[in-house]
Amino acid sequence: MKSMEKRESDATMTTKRDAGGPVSLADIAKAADVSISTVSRVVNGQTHRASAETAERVRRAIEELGYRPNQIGRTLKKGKSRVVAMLTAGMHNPVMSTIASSTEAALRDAGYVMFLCDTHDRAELQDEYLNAMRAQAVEGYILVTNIKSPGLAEFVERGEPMVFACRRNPYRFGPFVGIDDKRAGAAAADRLWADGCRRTAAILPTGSSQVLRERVEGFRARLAEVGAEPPAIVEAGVPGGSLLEIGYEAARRLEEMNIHPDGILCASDQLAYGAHRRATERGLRVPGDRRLISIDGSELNGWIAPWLVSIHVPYREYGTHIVEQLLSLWHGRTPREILLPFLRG
Amino acid sequence: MKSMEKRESDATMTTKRDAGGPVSLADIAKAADVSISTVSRVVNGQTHRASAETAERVRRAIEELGYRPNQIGRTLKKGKSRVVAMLTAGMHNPVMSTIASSTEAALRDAGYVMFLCDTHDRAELQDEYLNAMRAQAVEGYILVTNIKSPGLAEFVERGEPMVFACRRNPYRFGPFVGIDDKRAGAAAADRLWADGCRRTAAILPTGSSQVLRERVEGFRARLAEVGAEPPAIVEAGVPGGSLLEIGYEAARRLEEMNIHPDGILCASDQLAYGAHRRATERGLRVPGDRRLISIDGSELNGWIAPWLVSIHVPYREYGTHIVEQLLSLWHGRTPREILLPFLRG
DNA sequence: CTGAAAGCGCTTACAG
DNA sequence: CTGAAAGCGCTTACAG
Repeated sequence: MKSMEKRESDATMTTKRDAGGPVSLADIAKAADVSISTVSRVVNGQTHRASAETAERVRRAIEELGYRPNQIGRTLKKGKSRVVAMLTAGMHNPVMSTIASSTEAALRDAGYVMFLCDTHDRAELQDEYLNAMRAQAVEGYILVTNIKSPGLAEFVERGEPMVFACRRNPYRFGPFVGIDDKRAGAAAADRLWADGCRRTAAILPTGSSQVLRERVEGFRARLAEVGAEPPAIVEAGVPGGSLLEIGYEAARRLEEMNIHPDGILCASDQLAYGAHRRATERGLRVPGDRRLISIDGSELNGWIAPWLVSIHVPYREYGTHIVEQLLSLWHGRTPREILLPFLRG
Repeated sequence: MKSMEKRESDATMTTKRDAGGPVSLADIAKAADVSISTVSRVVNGQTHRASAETAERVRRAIEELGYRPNQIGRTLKKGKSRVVAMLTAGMHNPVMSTIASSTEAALRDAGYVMFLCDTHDRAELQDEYLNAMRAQAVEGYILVTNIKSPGLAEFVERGEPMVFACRRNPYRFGPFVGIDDKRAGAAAADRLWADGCRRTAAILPTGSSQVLRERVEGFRARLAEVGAEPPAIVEAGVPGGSLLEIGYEAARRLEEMNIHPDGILCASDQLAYGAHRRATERGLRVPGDRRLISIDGSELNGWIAPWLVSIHVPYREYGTHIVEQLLSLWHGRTPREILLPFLRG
């Protein structure tokens, strides 16, 4: 009887406290008249480590006070934060934002939350972020960027759990999610060849990542296999410019070189948009006079770029595989590459 | 002399320890042969609170051991995390990802890192994330979503620092960054009117947010002012469909209603892309037979949608203003709305 | 079944 | 100028 009264008066007290700041384990302990340890056990579902009556009392207090465990305290004690960092080369690129979006969803499903860091493809920013993320005690890193930098080298060296997407770890073999870019390039070659193109070209940005290079390389190699003329390969750069501008510029440069291809591989959709604008400005019909093919396969293409054939890369599915890789890493399994199938455009 | 030797031997020890796990304040203290308090002060730049010699010794140890302060410990102690949460209604939407991107950059400049949470416009997810973010002790919330939910109501009630972007706080007046959507709609009306359109329509998704509604309302109101026929206003929904599909569907529905406008306001660029496809499928020339105008002004338009007039919303600049608002909030200044200028298409 | 105590990494009065 | 100590919120042996 006594304990009963006690509980009631506690409940009254607690309701008053409702207005205050964040509620801690200690507040619940006091309200439920048990030790902090007991509350912690109940909170963590170790319900068999407490009597049914006690557990119930604790749960009621938690409910009434609106207690939510503070992750910071938990992280500090356990050394695990349930937080993952994603570093991306540039969120303005729709490919990157699609990957970020799908990764975020997959992480949430796995019970994690995600820091988003845009490195703008700059080494110092990449390092700054890597260090900042380490300071936040994140449990893993997802990199959609692979600039070489002292910080990245150090992280790789230390064996931090990292999964690379699109671009590979620049220092060593490791977890990776992407497609076989060379085969995608080859598929593009097949398609242009089948469509009757005999004077081809390929465009990509100056100093672009391995990804785009491999697409072009696969394209070139396949054309050689079928005995076609080698494609004109043009790299273009526009200081501070977007892929759109680079695509435009590359098409312009082709003209300058007096090359007039009937089929062009654009290493990404954005490049294709730029190249298309140049073509139409010059009065070329696409695909009548010139076929454009690219690799990415944005949803948008079907809607506003019907003139474009694009090999579809399943970026939307990267997230699931990235998170799977991360879980594998944590479980100590040996890292591997996951090459997803692409869809011929 | 003695202390000199001591330092040297310490340095040797520390180099060995280099291989170990994370380095803590205590490790540095031991290496530099000072107290933890002293190290902490040096780390935090309270350099006048230590002798030049001591400070130097500490700095050397920090350098050699590669010490980085653990934010988790700091956060737990100080109650400030230097972390902000962004909740977005859906990252697949380019508008949202542009805002996320610009916000991330502005936060970094201010010394903060950002959690990214995609609520998929679902109340339960929104609440789940709000609670998860609170548990992470984030210092503020940026919402590009405004679904009503118990959790959001509670956060507003508690006065958590929140800045809304695009969409307003659904419960009360508060910090907001956006444009004057009604005026943007009016500007669209002016433009179509000036271009000679006399049979207009406006399309938007069923159950869409206040943002798009206001654009259409501003459009309607302005047309009334200039004495034009009232526009046909069509709301369309496609279960699980994108804005692209909705735009297409809305255009189709107009035909069904036997309405054939010579000018359509599409409440967002994506809707316009969809509406355009339908128009071209029906053999209409855009803008010859039908003008399309929208509000967003994606960079892409100039490249692959030259047929579209779009009022430009400076999403790229939202980040700076959002972060400014957040800083204001923290400094206790009274919240206000920031309406950025848009550019007539 | 339950609680007291130590400790995760840090900051910050307080004392010397 | 410097250090010992308390404490942020939590978990987890350990003891009873």
